[in-house]
This record gives sequence, C-alpha cells and structure tokens, in this order.
Amino acid sequence: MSTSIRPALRETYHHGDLRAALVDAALEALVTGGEAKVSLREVARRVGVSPAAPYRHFKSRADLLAAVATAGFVRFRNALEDAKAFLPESEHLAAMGSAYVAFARHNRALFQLMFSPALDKDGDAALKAACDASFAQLVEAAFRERGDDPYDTAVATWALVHGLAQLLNDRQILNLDPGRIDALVAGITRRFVEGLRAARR
Amino acid sequence: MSTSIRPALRETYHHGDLRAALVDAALEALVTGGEAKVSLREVARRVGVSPAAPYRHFKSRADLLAAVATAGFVRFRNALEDAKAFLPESEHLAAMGSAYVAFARHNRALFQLMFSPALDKDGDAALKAACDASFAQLVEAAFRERGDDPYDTAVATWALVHGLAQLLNDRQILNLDPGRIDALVAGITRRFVEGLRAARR
DNA sequence: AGCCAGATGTTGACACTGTTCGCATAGATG
DNA sequence: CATCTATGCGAACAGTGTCAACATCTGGCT
Repeated sequence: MSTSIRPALRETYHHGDLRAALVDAALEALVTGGEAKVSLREVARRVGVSPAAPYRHFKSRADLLAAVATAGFVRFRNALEDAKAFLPESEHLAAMGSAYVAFARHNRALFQLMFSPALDKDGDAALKAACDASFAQLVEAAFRERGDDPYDTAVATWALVHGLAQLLNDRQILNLDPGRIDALVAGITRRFVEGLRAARR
Repeated sequence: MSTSIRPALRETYHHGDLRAALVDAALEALVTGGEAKVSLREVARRVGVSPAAPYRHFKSRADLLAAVATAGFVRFRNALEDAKAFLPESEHLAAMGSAYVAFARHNRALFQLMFSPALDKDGDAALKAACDASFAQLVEAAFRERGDDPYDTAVATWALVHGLAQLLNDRQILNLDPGRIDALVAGITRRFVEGLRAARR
C-alpha cells in the first residue's frame, strides 16, 4: 500500500517516488494527529527528506493537502460505487446514503479535510474532478428516483447525508450507543427515500 | 457595538475590557481573512496591545477561538428564535430551517468556525451550553411536529439543514443564481416537513 | 490617607512553521 | 563521454504559539 520505500535513512540521493510517499505520510499524519499536525516539515521528516524537498512536488502546504483530499475523493467514489453494486436500483439511493455516512465515520480526519473550507476546489483541477466524480453517482441515483424533480431531490438527499455525516463526526449526536448509529442512519435515509416516493406525482 | 475603546494607541496601562475587545477583533479578523488569519498576535496588534497580553484572558489560541464561537452560537440562537416568532407553530420548523441556512450564508467564516472540528466542545462549558441552547429549539420544534418519533425527526431535520448550509457554504452547490437559493432552501425544507406529516401514523 | 495583594500588561526568549534562495547531485539524453 | 534537467540539501527569513520574569495598575484593608 505504502509507496514509501526507505523509512528513515536512505542510501540513494533521489527518493524514487517522493510525491506519492509524501501524500502517504501526510495521510498518516492526518489520521494520527488531525489536519493541524500535517506540516510540510513533519511530512518531510517522516519520509526522511529535507524540509525543502516537498516544494519540488507541491507549491505549498495547501497544495499538499489538496493532493491528499484528491486521494480521499477517489476512495470515497469507490466506496459509494461498491455500496450500490449487486443491489436493485430501487435501493441504490438508500445504500449510498448509508455508505456516505459510513465513509465519513471511518475516515474522520480525511473526510473533514475533503470538505474543509481551506481547500480551493476551483484552483485544483484534479481535486475538482475527483470531487465531482463522487457526487455524480449520487445525482444519478437521485435522478432515477425522482426524474420529475431531479435537481431538488439530489440536493436534498446529498444535504441530508452530508449533514448526518458532519454532525456525527463533530460528536454533535452522541446520546446513543455506537451500535445503534448504523440503524439510525439507515432508518433516516430509508424513510427519507420513501418520503420522496410518496410525494411523487 | 465594538468594545474596543482605544484603537491603536492608548494612554492607560490597563485596557478596560480587553477580553471583549479581543473577541471583537478576532471576529473582525475572521470575517476579513478566515480562520487562518486569526492569530493571537494579529488580534493583539489590532487592539493595540502586546503579543503576550491575550494570555491573561485566554489559555491558548484554541481558547480564543472557542470564545468567538460561543459568541457566534448566541447570535445563532437569537436568529433561530426570531425566525419562529409571530408564526403559527405549524410553520416553526420550516421557518427555522430557512433561518438556519440563512445564518450560515450570511456569517460564512463564523459558521465554519462554530462547527470546526478544531473546537473542543466538551472542554469548554460555555461553548457547549451556547451550542446546546441553539439546538434545543430545533429539537423542540421537531418534537411538536412528530411527537411519535421525535428523536429521529429532530436528527433528520437538523442534518438536512446543516448539510444544506455546509454544501452552500463550501460552494458545492452553485449552478444556480444566488436569488434562487432562498427559494430552493425554502422549497426543500418545506417539502421535507410535509413529508414528515404525510408519514405520520 | 497609605499600603499591599492580585490582576493585568510588557519584554524577551524559545521552538516551530511556511517559504525561498543558491548549491549539489543523480539520471537521462545527446 | 559531456551536458542538461529534475530532484534533493542547507541556510536563511519572517511569522506564529507559548512561557517566564518583570512592570504597572487597582481594589480593599487598616
């Protein structure tokens, strides 16, 4: 999984694939210490390289974070896709809703970063593409559910699961045992989808 | 409005109400430059005080941010309360939903800070209290709407508006002219509430 | 009134960060 | 082989959070 080849000391002057190694190290730092812990120097240190070396691959700290977020959106997209596979279309939206929240809960710091206001999505084409690819699936499923009013339906669904993910991650909702969270999320998204169908004309 | 009395130079050794002035300055810096711009030194500079002075009133930078967020939640609570005033109970939930999103849009940086994962809500009693007070109203209105299933209803409503606010603020939803956003939000929350009623047994 | 204790603000310092510069080296290319 | 370019190094700058020691003010006691 890790692209970092030489952990602390390396004998070759050039690293081989420093860029990927830096992103990996940043992801690790992100998981263990949160976004604040991801500093260029810290990441360089982990890879065993000089403090200025990352600048050959990233314009700035924000640029490194954007690369990490991009990697996150790729995983995110895959998670959403996996969720709906082998399921009838009628269950796609609910399944992806649950998967959306599950991803956020299992990748807390990464999810936070992916939706951090510090990221400049318009300035980074790769990031924007990875991000849009994730949501395209959600929108598509929403369209199948309510072709008569696809835009509002997509936005509402997206907002619901995104809000759930956000509130759970910020520990805003925690007066319940962790085991019941999955049931709660599944119940809410399911009921929401049923509500959509009931309102269909 | 501002508690800062002496803008740049002051003749008295003591400030008078430095704590409030610092919070005000931080709020200003937050609005103009985002959370990253809010540094203890910068804020001290704005108030015209030495770099270490803030430490007499705040344990750390995080502590100052928590104070700003607390002030934000007080405003937030008032905004929600104002929204439902002079309206029949049947419209409370929808009105507060719109107000929730409106507040987020009109106080972008502040809203981001209020829900920033960097804030330690459990560690700051005042912050937690101000935060809980805001949501208590939402929960109460949700309870009136669906007394048979209040918890899930409250969570779902909260998640929906929070997600909308978040997505709008992160410019995730922007393929529409600004004038129509209000209508979109109002439409979605209203339809959501109607869905709740239709599903009531 | 006069004095003292505590609260409040100042100065100076340390470690850490992002970022940039010029230099060194390795690998590819002719 | 010589050279060119990409990549890594080292030193330096300004800016930051944070702390400790010192200075000054203010309220309450006698």
